Amino acid sequence: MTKMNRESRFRDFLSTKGLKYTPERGIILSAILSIKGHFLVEDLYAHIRQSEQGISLATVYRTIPLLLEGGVVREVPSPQGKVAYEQILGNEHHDHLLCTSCGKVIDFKDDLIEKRQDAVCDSHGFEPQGHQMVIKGYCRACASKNK
Amino acid sequence: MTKMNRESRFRDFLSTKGLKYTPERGIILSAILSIKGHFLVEDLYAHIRQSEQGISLATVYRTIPLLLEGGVVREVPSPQGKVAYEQILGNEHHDHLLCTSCGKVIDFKDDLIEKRQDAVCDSHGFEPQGHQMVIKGYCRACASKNK
DNA sequence: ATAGCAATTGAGAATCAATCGCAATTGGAG
DNA sequence: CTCCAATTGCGATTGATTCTCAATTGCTAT
Ligand SMILES: [Mn+2]
Ligand SMILES: [Mn+2]
Ligand SMILES: [Zn+2]
Ligand SMILES: [Zn+2]
Repeated sequence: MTKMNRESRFRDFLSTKGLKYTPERGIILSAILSIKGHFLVEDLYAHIRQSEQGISLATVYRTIPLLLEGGVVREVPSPQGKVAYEQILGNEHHDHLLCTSCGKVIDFKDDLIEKRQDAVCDSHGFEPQGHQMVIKGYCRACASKNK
Repeated sequence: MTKMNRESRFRDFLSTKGLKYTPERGIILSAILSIKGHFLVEDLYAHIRQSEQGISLATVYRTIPLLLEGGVVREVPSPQGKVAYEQILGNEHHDHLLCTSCGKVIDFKDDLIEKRQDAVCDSHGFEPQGHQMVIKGYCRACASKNK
């Protein structure tokens, strides 16, 4: 999927909702595509600023709901209280182990769990859009250290 | 488990950490025991105020980490961005379906998922303390409405 | 009991992410 | 090209949570 391609997808999404594809939204989208891995709003804004193109922080905040709804990014759990995001394309879904001692984050994916989640949704007539699962505890290093 | 019993447990927990069991902490603990189900900090504070005993909101905030660490309450996902809690005793662990349209929260528990979670932790040498899992989507009512 | 001291508290100030208000601008359908 | 709803910047504002600090108080060791 090329960058142009993603832009036109986002453009289409906006168009469908009667919204405009503005230069600011283009800049934000480009910044996101240039970030690999998790990022906070402040990270995103830093990327935008250093790319010489200055736009308002308020605009970044206003754009995030569109990026979520447009399927450009998803929320991911973060060690602190802040909300983190990652671009969806190129980042396969996964869940997290979070060490409460050292802050380490371990990604994992378990197909059986994913299947059961769907089954649970079915049994409740619930139409899932996505999920987040975080297991907190001690990583191997911290567990042995505490012993 | 009686109320007295829970108080002395909390008292022991504090003692072990060189902390004091103050009247304020007693009031907060009582208020929590009187709430069944999820609650926000503002809910807790409202309970405390209406029980004629006035303590500072700052004290409530300062006490929450102790309640978490002492195993009195746990965090639960909440519809908005706010953090919600529930007392652990009498509330068996469960996970949640969260309707992004109407805010409805549906509890569920799936033993197979719980088992697999443990297996995943094992395979990473991870020592779990607890977990949270939220599936966001549309509840039955909202799903049919949107169709 | 009593003394001593670290822990705790209240009240308000301070933070800080996120949202808002509004006047000026602009994308894009027709 | 016109026109208008959508958008933006920027400063003000909100709202939850944390912090400051002087005054208090629980607890442990005499
Ligand atoms: Mn998953
Ligand atoms: Mn569970
Ligand atoms: Zn660790
Ligand atoms: Zn619903």
